Amino acid sequence: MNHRRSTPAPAARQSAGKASPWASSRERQRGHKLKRDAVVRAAAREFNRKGYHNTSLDDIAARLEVTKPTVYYYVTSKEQLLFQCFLAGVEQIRAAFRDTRGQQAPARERLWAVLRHYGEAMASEFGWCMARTEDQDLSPAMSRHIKALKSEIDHGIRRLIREGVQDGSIHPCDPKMTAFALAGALNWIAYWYREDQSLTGGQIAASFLAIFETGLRPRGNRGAQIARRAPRRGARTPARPATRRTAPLAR
Amino acid sequence: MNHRRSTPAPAARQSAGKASPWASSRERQRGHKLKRDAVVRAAAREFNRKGYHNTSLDDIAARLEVTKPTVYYYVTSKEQLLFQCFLAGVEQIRAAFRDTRGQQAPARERLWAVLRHYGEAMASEFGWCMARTEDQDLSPAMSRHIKALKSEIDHGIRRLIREGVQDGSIHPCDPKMTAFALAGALNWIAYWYREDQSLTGGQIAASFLAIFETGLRPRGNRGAQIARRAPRRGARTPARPATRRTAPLAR
DNA sequence: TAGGATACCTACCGATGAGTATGATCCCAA
DNA sequence: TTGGGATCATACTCATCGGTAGGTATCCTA
Repeated sequence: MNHRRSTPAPAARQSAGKASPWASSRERQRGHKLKRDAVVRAAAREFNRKGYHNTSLDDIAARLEVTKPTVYYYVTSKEQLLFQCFLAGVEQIRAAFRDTRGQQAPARERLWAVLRHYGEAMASEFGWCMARTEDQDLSPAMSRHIKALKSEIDHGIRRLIREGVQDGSIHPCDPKMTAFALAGALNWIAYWYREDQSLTGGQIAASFLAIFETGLRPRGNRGAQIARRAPRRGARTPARPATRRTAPLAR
Repeated sequence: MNHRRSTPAPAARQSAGKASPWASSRERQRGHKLKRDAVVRAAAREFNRKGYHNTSLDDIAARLEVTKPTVYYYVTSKEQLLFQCFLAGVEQIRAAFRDTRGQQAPARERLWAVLRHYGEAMASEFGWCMARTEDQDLSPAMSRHIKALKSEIDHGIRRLIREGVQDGSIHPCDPKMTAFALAGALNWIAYWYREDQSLTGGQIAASFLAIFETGLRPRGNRGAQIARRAPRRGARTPARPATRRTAPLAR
């Protein structure tokens, strides 16, 4: 049980050139934050694998080769750990929104850019925590906090949809229902995606968005539009389905 | 704590005319099944409200105004209770598949019919159990069983998509990814739908399917196609969004 | 080199909740 | 009326797990 010195000082001795006073203190802080992040990431991976309730803090600690009190040294509660995982994922999506702000492209393209990052976030190790966290597991205060963040993203999507309908880049539709459908499809990635998958989150998102863009009813006469289904960002068309046995309803 | 005789004999004395031998025995059986179903439904509702892990069997028992051993009299374990809820929901979807078998309509219409029932099932009290059950909560055997059922549904959807592409009623697409997108959007209903909602599950499903059918990229010249978004089965167009504050990421 | 902060451990507590042992009560059939 | 099955309650067991108490080793600063 003595893993004591197996992880002596993970990755801290790099900026050793600056020998100012408090340097070591700052380095210590850096090390602290690094370790804390490692705790959060380990938790996210365990939650992802086994679910929140089936993951004990002993599990997380074991994964890091430390003991439970060590985890508590970096985090105040299991709930807060879940919250941190949630935040880490949501931050990727919020960043995507910030990126598009100020762009001049049609709203549909801006929306697509956001949703591609959205899909990537869902396929990341934090996807589970974002999509599958039950707010019944959380204290009322934290539940409110998370709901607010979710609502912010939701309304960001709806706004882009409305703008798209106005600028003509999106077919007239109900923004709320459309946002639900888009987010639902993308959130579901967190249910079936695992890292050994052959497609990246971005590729999956691009594939989904192509479906949403074209629709399933056959388009008029020019069949060449099928080619449009290929994603933009250099991701090759995922026409070749992965071999893994997954079902939409399955994890 | 003594609710003993508050539910004396729920709903059994109906076929009292037939005084055959074993009649009371059969009636007893009927009563047993009725009570058992009531237990399953109560469990589904509690799981739906608070999640599987936050629902104790004492909660379910209290809801039925009985005690825990009574629940165990009708069910062998909590896991089995969850499984029964899952089955009840899935059965609705399988019935939808059976209904379409033998129909002559284009595959897209058959698919749409199935998915409308799918959406209804997701909005039902069993939606949570179908969509949100983590198979890590289940024993390996039961997990396999559930996965098989999910896979059956998944492949049914994929097959209809393939048929649609072949008969020309569906725009060429990757069946696997399309099935994921469709199922994801519909499964997500179980996350945000509550019974007090102004829309029925069928209406929501119809609204989603309209989006999937038309696509978000503007269609050619005739703008009248917007009217097509209205669902078929007498459900009025859900253009008026419900007032509830829900976010796609939120429950 | 003392003193304090940092980082981590061993060993525990307390609550929760799944599942059960045991027995009481009621109804039906012989 | 008597026995047996069906139904349900009281009162437990037992394992798990979140969280803590209290102590120890290490390193930095003064």
